[in-house]
Amino acid sequence: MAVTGDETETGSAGDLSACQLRNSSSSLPQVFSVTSAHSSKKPAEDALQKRELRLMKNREAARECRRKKKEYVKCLENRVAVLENQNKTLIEELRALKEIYRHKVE
DNA sequence: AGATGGAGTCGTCAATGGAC
DNA sequence: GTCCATTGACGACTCCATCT
Repeated sequence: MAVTGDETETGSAGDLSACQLRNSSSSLPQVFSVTSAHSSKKPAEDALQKRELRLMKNREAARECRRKKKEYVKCLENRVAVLENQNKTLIEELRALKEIYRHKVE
């Protein structure tokens, strides 16, 4: 599993912004060198190539978008787990303190 | 073995916002 | 205004589990 370095939880209680999506520049394969400026192609061909380039970029962008979304969700899930643990711990601590207090009062 | 439904993934389109 | 990146929505497809 290749995690992208910015893994999530350190166990501290940060805020949810820890799970904000990060920008990471996507790397498109440089298949299409942007040449249409001075190309000697027919307009139709040129338009077709532009469309293909657009589709390719968008395909890549969609992949990246989904990857980031997954990462975000995973991060939120980690956060939930951490907070649930903290909650359990605090409840237990409270219970113990109540018990101590009860013994003192009696 | 085939039918069926749910979940996940992918490519595409269209809307939107920000940069220039 | 235009260009470009981002992302929600949609349809097509695949995989897997369950049912008959």
